[in-house]
Amino acid sequence: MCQNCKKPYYITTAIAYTSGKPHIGNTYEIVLADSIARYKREQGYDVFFQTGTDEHGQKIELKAGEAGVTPKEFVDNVSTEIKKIWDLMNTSYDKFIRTTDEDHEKQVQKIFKRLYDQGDIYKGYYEGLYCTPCEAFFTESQLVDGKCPDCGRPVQPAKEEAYFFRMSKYADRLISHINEHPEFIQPVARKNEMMNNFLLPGLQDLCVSRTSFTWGIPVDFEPEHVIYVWLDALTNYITGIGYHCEGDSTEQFKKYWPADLHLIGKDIIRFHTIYWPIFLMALDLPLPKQVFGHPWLLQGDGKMSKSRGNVLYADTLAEFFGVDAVRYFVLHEMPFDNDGVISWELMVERMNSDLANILGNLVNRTISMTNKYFGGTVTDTKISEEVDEELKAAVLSAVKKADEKMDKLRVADAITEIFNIFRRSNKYIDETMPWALAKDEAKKDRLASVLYNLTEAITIGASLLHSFMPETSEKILNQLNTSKRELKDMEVFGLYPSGNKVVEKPEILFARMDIKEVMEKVEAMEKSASQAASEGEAGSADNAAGQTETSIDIEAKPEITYDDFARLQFQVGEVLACEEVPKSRKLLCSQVKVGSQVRQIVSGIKAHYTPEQMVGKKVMVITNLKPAKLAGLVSEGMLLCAEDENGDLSLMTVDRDMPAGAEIC
RNA sequence: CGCGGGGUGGAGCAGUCUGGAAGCUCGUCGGGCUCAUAACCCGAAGGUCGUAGGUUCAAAUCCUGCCCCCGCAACCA
Repeated sequence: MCQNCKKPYYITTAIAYTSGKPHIGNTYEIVLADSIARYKREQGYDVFFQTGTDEHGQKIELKAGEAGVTPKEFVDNVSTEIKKIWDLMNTSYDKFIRTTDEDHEKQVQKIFKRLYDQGDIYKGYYEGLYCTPCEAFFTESQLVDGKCPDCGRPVQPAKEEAYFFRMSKYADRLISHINEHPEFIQPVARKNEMMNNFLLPGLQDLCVSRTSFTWGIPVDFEPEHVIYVWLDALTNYITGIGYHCEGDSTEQFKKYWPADLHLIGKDIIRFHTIYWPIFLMALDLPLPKQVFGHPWLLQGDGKMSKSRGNVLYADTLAEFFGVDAVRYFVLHEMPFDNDGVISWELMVERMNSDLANILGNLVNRTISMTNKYFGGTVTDTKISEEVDEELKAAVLSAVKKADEKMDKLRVADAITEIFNIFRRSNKYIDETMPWALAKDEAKKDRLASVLYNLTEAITIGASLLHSFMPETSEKILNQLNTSKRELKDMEVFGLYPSGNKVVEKPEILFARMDIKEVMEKVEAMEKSASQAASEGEAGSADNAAGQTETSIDIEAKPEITYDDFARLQFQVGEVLACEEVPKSRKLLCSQVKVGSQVRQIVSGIKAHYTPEQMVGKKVMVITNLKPAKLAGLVSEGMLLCAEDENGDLSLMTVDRDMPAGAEIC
């Protein structure tokens, strides 16, 4: 098909926020998008696949400050790292946009100006109660006793200038669009959520500028204002392909907009199905055809979090299993609309049973037999039997089913269909028993046909696999000495060229792994990582020689002076009474004797201590902490605890008996 | 009554919108085979589909109450 008659297909991922290295969950999105993009190309679409990084905002400004670099230097680093991982994962994006790209920034400013000029954006005020020392606004309901919930000081009514987008103006149009296009929000369950929670109750105007930080795109006609996140981030989908706000957009834009698919995490569906369409309406542009909010990839043993140091990264996993195995895993383990789970154990299981046993071994045994019986030559002697038809039917129907699944974006199911080809092929080997045929010279032609059918089935399966596991697909096809079968040529069985020769020695595609060995390596790796992290810190590391005491490292805080320390007052407190705070999940309320007074202290330790266990304990209390209100109860101080990487707590108590009120210094 | 997700054989999940014989992968047990990466193929055991009611000829699926788990949020001082 000529390039110009191909139908365009524009797919995007969300742009990744450059506050840190992306974990395996972030990586899932780009791999998912990549497999869809690749499949659409197979189907003959002229695909444009865009991804990139979202690089503005206060959080980045702060992180850069902590790291002692400029925000730009910071995001340059992180963006490069993200791109490296996307490349490592062999993703075939056509454009990697950065919100710090000059042309993006320029267009965002123009868009802002235009929306302002046409009255969609107006200047208003953030109104609320302001706590000057905390530099923060609060609503009436957030206040504690009419005072600042953060510091307890009085607040004053105040307002701050900000620009707002008039969302309400377009709400009705959006509601009818969503109703008329049931496929717009995927999965459908999300549609009702958006309707009932946001659209139908009435849309709030959206604040689209900030003055509290500077790392962002300035409003060109009032540079103290920085354009706030969504107007900046979402517009990447149009600026990346050459949208020009005033006048002529590029040919590319005209060709690819509206996007066919925005692939995003389920957490940002709201922004993509409400604010983004409304921005587009205001710009008089057509809306994207579909927004798909994919589920999350969670880690098996609890939540993935950086502070716990148990985050899985794509590059680490790829080192262990290889890129394609990781791609297979994230794609296959994600059901359509439920969160998926990842763990080392599950990875190893999939690796062994699906990749090594079913696929790798099938290729291996087929090639081995071809060499053993026919010196590597595959010949279609067309001696067919009943079972052959079953194999062919299974293969051809899998092709069709996989295609149907892909149309519905059910990538995991499509992969399952492809693997059914390999499963069926293994079964076919048992049914035909080539080794038995080989013993009978008269059945040599039948044997040739059996191996031909296997080779053909694998060729089709491997070709289909290309969108999901590109390298593996190529490796298999190379070993079979053939090239990728086009999707349109998969309606018939038997196109593998008869007389072709496969490689002499099959290469192992996926080696089986031993879960114990893997876990040992993982532990060793984690240990060396934490050692590397603690290097440079004053070390009384191994005091008890040879003891493998487990230890954890936490992020170091800046050095303080003795005077800083001396401002804190710690005392021994005796818990006289303790009860659970009703309706709270985590809180216990203790009456603690400190010297001659009894203080009420509320602590988030319900999960770790029962009230009975608390009573009678002599604990370490910080006593000059400003009182605060928790769940409606005043807390006058804080009980100090040690916390491990699992979030388990242990109260600090005194080693020898000390009277309540004794100073800890 | 904060918001949301979930509870289906030992493990991980599909099926729930659009009621109609409880399915997949792994594991376990038994068998087969020997071309292959101790792999592959066949068979079996194992589930009152969280629980109590309701609607229906028929409920994992629709309705109601309750219990438990997990995110987020609040209250991790």
